[in-house]
This record gives sequence, structure tokens and C-alpha cells, in this order.
Amino acid sequence: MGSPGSRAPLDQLSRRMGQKKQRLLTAKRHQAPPDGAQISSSMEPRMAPPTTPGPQRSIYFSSLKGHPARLGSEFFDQPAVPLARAFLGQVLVRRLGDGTELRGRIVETEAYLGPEDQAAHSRGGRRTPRNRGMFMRPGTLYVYLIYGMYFCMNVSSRGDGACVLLRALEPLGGLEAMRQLRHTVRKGAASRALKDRELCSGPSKLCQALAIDKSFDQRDLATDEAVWLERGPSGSGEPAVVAAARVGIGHTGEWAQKPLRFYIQGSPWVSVVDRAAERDAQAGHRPAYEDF
DNA sequence: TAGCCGATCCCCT
DNA sequence: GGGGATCGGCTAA
Repeated sequence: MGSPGSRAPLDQLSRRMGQKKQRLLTAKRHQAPPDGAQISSSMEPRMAPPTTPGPQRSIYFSSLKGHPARLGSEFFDQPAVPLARAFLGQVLVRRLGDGTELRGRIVETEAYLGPEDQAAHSRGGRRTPRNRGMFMRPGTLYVYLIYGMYFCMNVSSRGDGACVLLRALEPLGGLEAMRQLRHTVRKGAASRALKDRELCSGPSKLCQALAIDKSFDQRDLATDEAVWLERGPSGSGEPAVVAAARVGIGHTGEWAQKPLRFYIQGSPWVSVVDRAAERDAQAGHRPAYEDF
């Protein structure tokens, strides 16, 4: 975790370095787990502690003290495709150092299947220091830096080198803190205010909004104190799920076409809508992911 | 609203 | 040394 005590005021920094460098430094500092130090807890309605699930309790609920609603390691111990679908509707919770809880319902995921998947970082059985989390026990986070600027957050699933990328959340709680965290890492200090829909509608946006960075790599989502998963409300039954091609992997041949991205149909919080895939779903075509 | 394109640097080959 | 599981500003329609 970061050490919040050693920050120089930004106005001092701006005198010492060019705008671009300052922007980078600012971004990196705020990407580092701030433990909420720069988020005023007074501006954020404190979230109520997780409530007891009562009759909803299942084998998936961990018995960890203080978080009776959190999903335990059993939940993550399933293959990447069913896990990617099971994530939809569940609530990701991030607790900052000052106790502020940021919450978002997962609305979009992607499955990466492991060594045979040419779009996965573990393709061909590649095991490197960076992707070690992909090979660790189900529920382990794999957080990596992309394009030198952004982080992406994966959760390892059953199967060596298989994982699920979290792509979009519907923000439920701590929106102003999320906005501030997103604001501080965007270009230009005078950027316009972000709409709610822009807070978590992308894999790196949600990492910014939840202050998830490399320090979360290889943490266990089933046991970590600062980030966990809770079962979402099941009031309206199973959401309609769209299976579409994954995003940003155009170079991987046939694997780029496989419908391994899943999102809640009609959700305005999704990062990329695939109208063709939705038409296929409406027409009742059997989704190809059932082959996996 | 969609499409284009530059930013930026770690990681892998 | 090259590429990338992204993002956001800008422009055209």
C-alpha cells in the first residue's frame, strides 16, 4: 500500500516540471492505493457495512468476520466462461483506507481461457512474472499495466492461465469519490465533470474509479480486506446476457471472433454495445460459447 | 454519434 | 526494440 504522508503540493510540483510530466506523476500517485487519504470522507456518504444475506445465504458466502455477504473462494472455483457469466450482477466493493466503500455492480466481463486462447496473456503456456496471478488459485487478482498508462483487473478462474477480465460496473455507492479518483488521473486538471456513465464503463476506468493498481496484483478477492465481491440483489431474476466478441484483440485471428465477452443486455453502463450479437441473441441462435 | 489518432512505458521476445 | 485485453480529445457528418 502507498504511503500518503510524503506528497508535495501540486502547485509546487508544477513549478518544477512540465505539464506532461506533472500529469503523469499526478496520475501515478493517484493510481497508487491512496487509502482514501485524498478523498474527503466528509464528502462521501459512508456506506453501511455489508448486510447479512439471511435466507439468501449459500455455500458461496464466505464466513469471514465483518463481511457476511461476501462471496468466498468456492464462487471463483469454476471455469472462465461460467465464472465470467456468474460475475454479472454481483457487486464489487473497494474499501479505501479511510473506510469509504466504493461499490459497483458488475455488468460486463470477458473470459480468457488459458494456454489455447491466442488472446490471453497465458497463450501457448506463457508464464512470466507479470502474469503469475493467472496461474494462482481461483479468485486471485491479476492486475497489469497497459499502454503504459492504464491498469486492467482480472480474476483468475479454475484452469491454469484462465481468468476473467472485469470490464464495466454500474456505480452503486461512493460515486463522488469515484469521480474524484477518475478526475485526478485524466488529462488536464480542468477537465469537465464526468457523467455517472463514464465512471466505470471500461476496464481501466473502473480501475481508476476504484483506485485499483499494480499493488492489487496477486491479492485474493476471497479474503482481501480492501477489495471483495458480494452477491448482488436477485430481485428481478437472471439478467438477459449478451455474448459478444472480446474488445481490443483484433490481432489474434479466430480467437478475436469468439463470443467470450458477456454483458447485461440493455445496461447503460456497458463499455461497448454489440448490436449484431444482440440481434443474434434475440433470434435465439445458440451462442458459440457453449462450445467452450 | 462515430471514427480517427496520439499518448506512454512496461513487458516480452 | 516493438507492441499492447485503453482512453479521451478532436473532427466530420
